[in-house]
Amino acid sequence: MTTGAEQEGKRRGRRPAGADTKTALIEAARAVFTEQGYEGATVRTIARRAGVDPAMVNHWFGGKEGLFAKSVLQLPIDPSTIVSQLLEGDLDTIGERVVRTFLTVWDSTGGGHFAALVRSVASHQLAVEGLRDLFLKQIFGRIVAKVGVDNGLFRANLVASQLIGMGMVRYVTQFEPLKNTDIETVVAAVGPTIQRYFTGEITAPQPHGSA
Amino acid sequence: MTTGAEQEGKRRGRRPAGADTKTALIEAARAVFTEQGYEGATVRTIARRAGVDPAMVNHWFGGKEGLFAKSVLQLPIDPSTIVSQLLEGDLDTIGERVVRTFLTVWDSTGGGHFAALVRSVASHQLAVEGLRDLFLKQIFGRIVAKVGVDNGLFRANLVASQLIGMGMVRYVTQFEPLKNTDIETVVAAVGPTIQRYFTGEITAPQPHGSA
DNA sequence: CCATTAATTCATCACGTGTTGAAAAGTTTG
DNA sequence: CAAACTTTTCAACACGTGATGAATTAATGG
Repeated sequence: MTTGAEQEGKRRGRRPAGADTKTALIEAARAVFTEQGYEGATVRTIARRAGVDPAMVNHWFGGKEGLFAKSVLQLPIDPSTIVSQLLEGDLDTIGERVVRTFLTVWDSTGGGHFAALVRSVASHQLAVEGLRDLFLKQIFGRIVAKVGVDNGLFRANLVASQLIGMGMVRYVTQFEPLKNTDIETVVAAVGPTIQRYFTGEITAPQPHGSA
Repeated sequence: MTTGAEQEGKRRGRRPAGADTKTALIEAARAVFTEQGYEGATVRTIARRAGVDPAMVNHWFGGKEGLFAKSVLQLPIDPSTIVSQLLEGDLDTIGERVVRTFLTVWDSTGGGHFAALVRSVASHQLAVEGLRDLFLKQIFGRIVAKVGVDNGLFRANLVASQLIGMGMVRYVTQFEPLKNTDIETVVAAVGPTIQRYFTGEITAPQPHGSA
């Protein structure tokens, strides 16, 4: 007890049992990447948080990059499922449903996944394309196509802007009171916006400099 | 071409004339911070881009942090002026005016300032607070206070969410077609959203878990 | 119960970082 | 023109990074 060298947690070799190092590393990585971004997060910090040796990152994931891919870029949703669920209900209430689903999905992990994704956009071009692909092509692009209105891509852009902004404010910058506002309250406030972007009157986009 | 040692651009001592090193560094810094984020950007990269020696960063700005403050955190706007201008017109069209002003201000630097701010949010807690202070307290908070509606802070949050999201999509992830859409077209599409957040009916926020 | 395999730790490597101090060369001042 | 000052380059430092390989210990299988 005097020097602490007798603590058994530091002995060498294989650990007694179970002790799922892989999972512990993924969870610690998600937390640290979320707080620090890709460059700011260090392998040593992640390993310390997970209570294991930094070398385990290489052993299990082949390096920092691999751990990043298996933690942050692993989304908590299946886009196809989400889209077909959203398209089942009435078209007049799709705005509300989209907002409710968006918040439910990202709230389920405490916003960590969303924040991590946005934070990694900073230093990783890979993440930018991931975000674009996820929101535009796989989700809102598909919905707009099914709904069958004009200016589909422009509408998808508008929807993405409001929802990404909502995620920024709720999960990343964490403004009060939106950070802790009940989902249904937000649905009532933002739902009509999304509804209008989907089915309301939207004039066609003009390229720059034709005002 | 063999050794390249004869190029005169590498001579020591004070440069011939003018050669505004400070400005060159600030501009290079803004570009590199925008592309790489705070941690990802290195002093050496910035200096090379500006065509000067890395040591100049310390000489003129006292270090990387100082250069960051003088480039990225130096906003292209004066909040007070903006706010009083926005409050001059009719209250029924404040939504349009806010969107138009937002886009005009950030477009003026090609979106670089906004992207840099968001990118630095990733690794810099300082930038998070800067963003929160700028949008909530200094701009939308003041407007909401002057307008004098209920749930002021909640409304300010909603406005911020839509505009920050617009900036994300237009300047950071650069989705098409929003990236290149004419300002007035965007005003027509998003103006009503902001108008409703300011003066429409918005139910009061409920804390989590009371659905 | 011994040999093999898997999991973990440790010491260390090569490298890139931000920063520093001294030397060199131009500019300004008397 | 010479002294003082300012601007710039260069070499180097101390440090932290991600990664590697050998040593060590537990689990496993015949």
